[in-house]
Amino acid sequence: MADAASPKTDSSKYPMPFTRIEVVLMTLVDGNLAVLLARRAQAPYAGKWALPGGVLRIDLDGSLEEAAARVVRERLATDLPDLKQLCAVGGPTRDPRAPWGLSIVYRALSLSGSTLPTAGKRIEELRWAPVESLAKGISLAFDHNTLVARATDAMREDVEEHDLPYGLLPAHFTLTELQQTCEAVLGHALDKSSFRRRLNDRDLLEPVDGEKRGGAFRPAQLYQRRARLRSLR
Amino acid sequence: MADAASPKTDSSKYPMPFTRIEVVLMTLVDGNLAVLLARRAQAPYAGKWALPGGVLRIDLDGSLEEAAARVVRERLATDLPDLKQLCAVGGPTRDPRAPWGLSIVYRALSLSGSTLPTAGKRIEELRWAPVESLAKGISLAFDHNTLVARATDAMREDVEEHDLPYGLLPAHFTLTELQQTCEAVLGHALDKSSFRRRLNDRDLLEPVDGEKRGGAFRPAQLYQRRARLRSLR
DNA sequence: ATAGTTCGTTGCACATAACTACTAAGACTT
DNA sequence: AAGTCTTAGTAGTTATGTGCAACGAACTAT
Repeated sequence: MADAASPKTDSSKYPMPFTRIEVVLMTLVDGNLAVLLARRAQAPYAGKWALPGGVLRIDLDGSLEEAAARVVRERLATDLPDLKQLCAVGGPTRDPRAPWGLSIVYRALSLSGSTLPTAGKRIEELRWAPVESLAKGISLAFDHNTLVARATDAMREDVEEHDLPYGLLPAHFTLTELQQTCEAVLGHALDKSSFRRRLNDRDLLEPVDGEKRGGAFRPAQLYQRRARLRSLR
Repeated sequence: MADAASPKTDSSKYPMPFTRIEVVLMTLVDGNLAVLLARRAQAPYAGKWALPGGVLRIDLDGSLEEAAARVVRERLATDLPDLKQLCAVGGPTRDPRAPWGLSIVYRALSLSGSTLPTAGKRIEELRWAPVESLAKGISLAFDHNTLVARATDAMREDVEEHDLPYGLLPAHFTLTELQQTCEAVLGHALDKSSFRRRLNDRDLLEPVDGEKRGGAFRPAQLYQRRARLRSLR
């Protein structure tokens, strides 16, 4: 801090940016990482696909996380865990509706194979788009292609660092399901024994005792994430 | 996106947050990672130490990065490279001067052992504080203790991922200097041969040919960072 | 029973890292 | 000029982690 010249008029002295929340909601569709897109009804970029988002409401939101949760709820009529802040972007040409646009971007995860979220208020049409199709080809409104790319990268880095995408899975899952999910996120295959060894060594999971599951053939042990001890801070 | 109900009055329809930039400027002081603090002259938190920062000026700043660069320039009378966005934090109780405060936090690096930056406009007093002393003990204004902790963590993660803190070093440096810098950031010793092998394997550096340097005893080869090929995106 | 499929584990070759020890090069002392 | 002090830089050895392949276990279907 350190600005102190002006008494208490600071908040009204300067015009403030038009501040929004954007959400990169990811899931797996047929084993491919996909993001949720919403079709824009109005200008700018009318008719184009874009990330769902909404204006920051300082009268409603107690924090940025709450704002993101509210946007998801209003737009998609769902509650989603695993919200994670990705980045903030801003500039004078970001949004034609205002002289200076600022967006705080969040990433969220949705259970793989879940149905399309209900279109909430002010949503025209929703659609899952594989991130691959966005990387090369389909162009989104604003800089949303870049944001999706950043979200995808962040997601992969997380998985590589054993910050597993539990949000894509039900609370209880088999190791094979977990592995397939990670493979889908990363975009390449993983070795079974190495994968399991890593999980074991790091105590990331704990078995859900007694329970098993299997449509056919040998049933698999179910696991759940172990409460991660981030310990001190 | 997807809000479209209102024509073009969006930017004036909702009150916007009081948006600031905060800077966690880090350097090494006597081999310890330290952050720059500025003493607050006015309320809130008058007399307390806090991170330097400033209001986002939508009339001056072409982007958040530019805003951070401007804040550093104005407050500290220096230009600094290696600006990196850390996170955004916001909420109604963040800043008593406004109903809702939003801060975009940047991390910057300053050459180790450099003198205290000149106090720029509206700065009372500056001081380097070892991050260790902040982790347990000294309490800063706002949530700045948390921000420093996050910056420190991010810094350590970067170094572990071989994203080396070049900003703390001059353009040309010896491998020993680099290693000592990394050790100071991480807070523990590193093995010399492993460290060098890693650097070599990853082609992170290139020797500055001919040049060497040494106050006494055997001179060491100087190196500089090799332009990192982030290639496609 | 037997075949078929998935689960889960083990053994081993290989790569990568940490740890120890060594040689090399210059400065200073005598 | 020789010795030694200190730091630079390199091996070589041991531990650890990963990738690959194979195997027995568990269950279904026929």
